[in-house]
Amino acid sequence: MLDIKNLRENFNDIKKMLSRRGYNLDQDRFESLDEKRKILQISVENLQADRNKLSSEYGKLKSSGEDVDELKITIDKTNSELDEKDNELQILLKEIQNFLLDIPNIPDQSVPDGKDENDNVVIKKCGSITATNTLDHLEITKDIDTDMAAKIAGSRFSVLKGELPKLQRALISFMIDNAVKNGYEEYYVPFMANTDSLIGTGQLPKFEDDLFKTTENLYLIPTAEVPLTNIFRDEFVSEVELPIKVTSHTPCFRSEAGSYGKDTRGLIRQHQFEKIELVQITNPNDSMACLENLLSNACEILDLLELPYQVVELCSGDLGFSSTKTYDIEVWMPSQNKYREISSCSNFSDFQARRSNIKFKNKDGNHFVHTINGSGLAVGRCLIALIENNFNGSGGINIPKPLQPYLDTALLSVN
RNA sequence: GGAGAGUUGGCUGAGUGGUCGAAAGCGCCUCCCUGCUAAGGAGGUAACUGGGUAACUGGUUCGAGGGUUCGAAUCCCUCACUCUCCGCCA
Repeated sequence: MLDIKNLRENFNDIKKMLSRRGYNLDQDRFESLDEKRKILQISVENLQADRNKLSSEYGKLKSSGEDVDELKITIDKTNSELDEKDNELQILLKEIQNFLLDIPNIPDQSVPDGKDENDNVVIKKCGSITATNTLDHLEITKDIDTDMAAKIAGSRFSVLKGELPKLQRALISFMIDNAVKNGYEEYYVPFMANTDSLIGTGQLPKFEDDLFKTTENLYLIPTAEVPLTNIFRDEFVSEVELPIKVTSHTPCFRSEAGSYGKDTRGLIRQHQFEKIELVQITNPNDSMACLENLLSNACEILDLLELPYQVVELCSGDLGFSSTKTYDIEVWMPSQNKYREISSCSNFSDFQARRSNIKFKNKDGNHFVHTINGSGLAVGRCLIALIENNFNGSGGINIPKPLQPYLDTALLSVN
């Protein structure tokens, strides 16, 4: 959510910056809403002040035994006028709130101009593509069983069998251990979240269709970003402790409502997948440096696993709703002969902090923190990348050195 | 699932119809004293928000939402959450 004061004062600048990401900020609507608000609010608050004064007068008269009938008539008149105006104001405020909740974050100045993913900029390529294999993960191993999953739950799920559940656990432990080594505190968190939490991180109200909702009015989390960030909702954090770094491994649940027919084969796009999330709560002064730090923490995993990848900076038109700057990390998928997203690292500036009310105090006053997060990494996609890049051509997956202690082997057999 | 107790500022905690945005303590900030340290003294310190160039000044908020009342932290109703006991359970 943007700062309404900032919006009043710098409307044209903000409108221009938002147009970079293809968002049209409706000036007439905002100005007419805000103008009406100002007039109504002044009259409501004046009436409230009147009522407060009259009521205390009433109390004094009453306690000294004087006649209050005449005053009562004035009070009743004031109150009924107040009721009417206040109702109007509440409706108007709700409209303004909805208007604000709908506005995406402002792209950082450093973000390159562009319309869609074709204008994203590759800023780094790491590792060398050595795989000669062109089989995809379902062809390499029958241990990823989508038929079995379909019987249990339907499409876009999978069952892992054989050595693969263990390989997945190894990846999870490896990633968490690495995050902890880099100063992140590990949390185990709820896999469901309430409405306030999801508004806080920006999934609601706009993207409800992407979420699974339970009958208890809870949502399955689409990412651990939601619980991890909401740990701090409505809290003052201590300035000296910034940046606060937290991590968690969770399953993630996404309805994938908008992607029918897309990536239907294999593990790429599932309703449920495992992910390690990295979150930093930072001082606004150094949030960009923290983003670089978090990005390097995520890249380190792929470096250690010796998987080839590239880092892409998203252009203004491809930025997510809440983000001011985003790097995607894309890992090489031999079967698709291209790089596929395995992590998205974003600086949300004060956008989420404002929605979730996360602040710190210092002698200049109270300030919203900046929030940064990214996957470190998406485990399912990492599993595929490992299988496809490290397939030895005859039922074996070569296990990179740092992962070997978790599996007690350098070569994992698959069926 | 049943019974009871609770939810107040950054934190602990008092407050049962107007003088309460709220005692006290802790924390924090400024200053003083002590040559350092420890301790002590004085003052300040809730959040959000409107109007105003400003000085300043108004409003809202005591878990959430309704209600009673001229007036609600305080009384009533509904809901959420926390704690205790019972039941059930991995």
